[in-house]
Amino acid sequence: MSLIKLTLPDGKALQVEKGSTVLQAIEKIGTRLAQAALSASLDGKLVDLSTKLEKDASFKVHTFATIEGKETYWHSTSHLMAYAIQELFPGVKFGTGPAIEEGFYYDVDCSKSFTPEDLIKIEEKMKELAKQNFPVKRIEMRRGEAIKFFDKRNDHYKVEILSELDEDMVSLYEEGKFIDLCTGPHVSSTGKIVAVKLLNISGSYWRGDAKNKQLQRIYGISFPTQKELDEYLKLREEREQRDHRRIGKEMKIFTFNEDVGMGLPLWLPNGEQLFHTLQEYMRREEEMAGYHYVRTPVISKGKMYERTGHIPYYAESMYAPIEIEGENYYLRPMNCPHHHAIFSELVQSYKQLPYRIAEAGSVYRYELSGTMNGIIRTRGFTQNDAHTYVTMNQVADEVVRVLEMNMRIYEKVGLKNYWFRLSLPDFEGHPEKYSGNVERWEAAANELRKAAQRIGKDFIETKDEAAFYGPKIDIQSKNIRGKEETIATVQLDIMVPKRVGLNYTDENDKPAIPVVIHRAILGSYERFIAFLLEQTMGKFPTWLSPIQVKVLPLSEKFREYGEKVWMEMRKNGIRAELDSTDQTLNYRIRNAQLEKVPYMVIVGEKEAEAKTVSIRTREGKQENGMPLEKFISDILNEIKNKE
RNA sequence: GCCCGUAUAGCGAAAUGGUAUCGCGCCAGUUUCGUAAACUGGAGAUUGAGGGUUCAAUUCCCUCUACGGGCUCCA
Repeated sequence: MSLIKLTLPDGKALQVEKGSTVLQAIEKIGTRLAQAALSASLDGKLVDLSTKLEKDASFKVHTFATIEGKETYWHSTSHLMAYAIQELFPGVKFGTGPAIEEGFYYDVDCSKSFTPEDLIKIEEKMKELAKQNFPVKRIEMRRGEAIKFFDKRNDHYKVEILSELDEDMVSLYEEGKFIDLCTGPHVSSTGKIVAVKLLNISGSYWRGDAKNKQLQRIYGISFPTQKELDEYLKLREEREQRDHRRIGKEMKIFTFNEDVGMGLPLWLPNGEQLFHTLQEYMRREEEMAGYHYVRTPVISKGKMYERTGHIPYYAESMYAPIEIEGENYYLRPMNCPHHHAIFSELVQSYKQLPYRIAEAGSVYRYELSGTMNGIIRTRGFTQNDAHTYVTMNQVADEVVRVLEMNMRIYEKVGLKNYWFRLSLPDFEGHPEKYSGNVERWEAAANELRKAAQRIGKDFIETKDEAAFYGPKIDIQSKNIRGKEETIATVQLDIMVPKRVGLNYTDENDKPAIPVVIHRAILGSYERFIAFLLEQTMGKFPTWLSPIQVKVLPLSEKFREYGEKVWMEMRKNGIRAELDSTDQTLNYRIRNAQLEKVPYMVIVGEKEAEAKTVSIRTREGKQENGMPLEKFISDILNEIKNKE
């Protein structure tokens, strides 16, 4: 067994056996330091003992490159940044400054608005302070003392945090002339922080509440070496390449126009082709699963939304009503009430349940201007919507069917990065957001949990994310900047059916109220296409590609044969285009490649004579001299099977 | 909605208190090509909209609109 020598923040050396457990390490460190859950250094590399404490996993030495070290390192960097800001802008007050998934931020209350130039100044100051290599010291004191301490400094944000804590003892961290309230842990000295980049400034409300003062949030990231920082910045740039707005523009999928208005996308021919193909595909899948497609208007009377209970919750985010003949009409923000009306018209008996109504329904929501994001968040969009009317006993089965459909369809279209989230209410924190009684909500949540467990895929549970009328299972993903977004949702509605008077006759000849499952496999077509663009870089499977084949005659001489090949494919329903422009073959291949066309068909002398085609795929594979009929039947097969 | 920032030809960028440069694309001519950019020439801009300061504004200031990064929100 080899021994590892660690240097603790207080300067003492510690020797542990490689592979020894955390408990053994703690014994050596001593309780006082163990409580502090400190990081240590090994040959100058950062080692974090803290996150291993809880799990009692095998004690392993890891550098910052492993996940365990990051949080501490970034958190310490945020302290260093606060120190630099304090030096440059005396009198500033600090909110909170945690490590986040990528980097850190600190919320700062400062009368001056920070500019990008200020960030550079702060960065420089940070480097200077890091070089001075101040030890980072932990100070423990009674909560009352700490309140007095921060009160004297007019640090009212810290006082506010402290006065809400339950603990008797609290800890402060000191480095140079900077002291902050913090549970730690931290790196042992400021010199550990080497490469820092402050990324951006934004506003953020104190304690995340729009009623409170808005502070300035500065985001940044740091690494133990410049090389790692450079690599990270490069990665960020690469991610920008995947931005759906960028790909959507390059591939001519959608655009926005100032005169049309914010959040109202215009679908270009390629985009409409994609949209339409997806919609047709979904309709086929849903009809196979027993859904009935309907068509309903995008506008209806305000009365409808009063009855459903949406008005008190969402009036502000609905487009203002249009008054006609003394009646207020709203652009619809959702399709549910229309579908409920159809249910009432068609369903009387429990024997008809589950009854499934589907529609590619256009809805309009007056979302806050600052929340718009390409086609991920728009004001007008088309939901891949359906409502299933079931008895409480049928809920779990039906939800399982829906989730299975989700997974199958995502597989087909090539969407891979997603996970399930069971979204529950928070009756303690925000009871006003949810209607109905707790027991009923719990019963509903149990049904959803049962269904999610039956699927066998991991899911997480989150409080305070439910709809006002019931719990739901959301399908979550991340956009290119790492921000979590909801792709799709399966919602259990335990309130509205009763409110709007939905009923059927049960097996005992008694009136009964159905439960409604609101589900949208693709969520909205707009958002879904955005995620597809980001996750596939626009390289859609052939059946989805707006242009499936580009025919490229080698030169003018073979144009005629090229046209024949092209027409033959169009006749067979293949979305083929002919590019016989006066350009070199290389040039036209490059163009087709940039357009992400799955197949290029090259025809020259050999092909024209033998009635064959030469194929180049998007991935660069070549196959020469394939009979035209074979290529057509192969591609049709591929499209049919959606491989 | 709030905080910060951005807006120059179809697209991506450059420059300047004295009306704008480059690349791609577009058009014309030459070239007729075997798997990711042939060559030459040309046209194209009331510098997002409105107002103000100034002899003079694309540049400085204000308002609006749209876009970007966050916060809040997301039925």
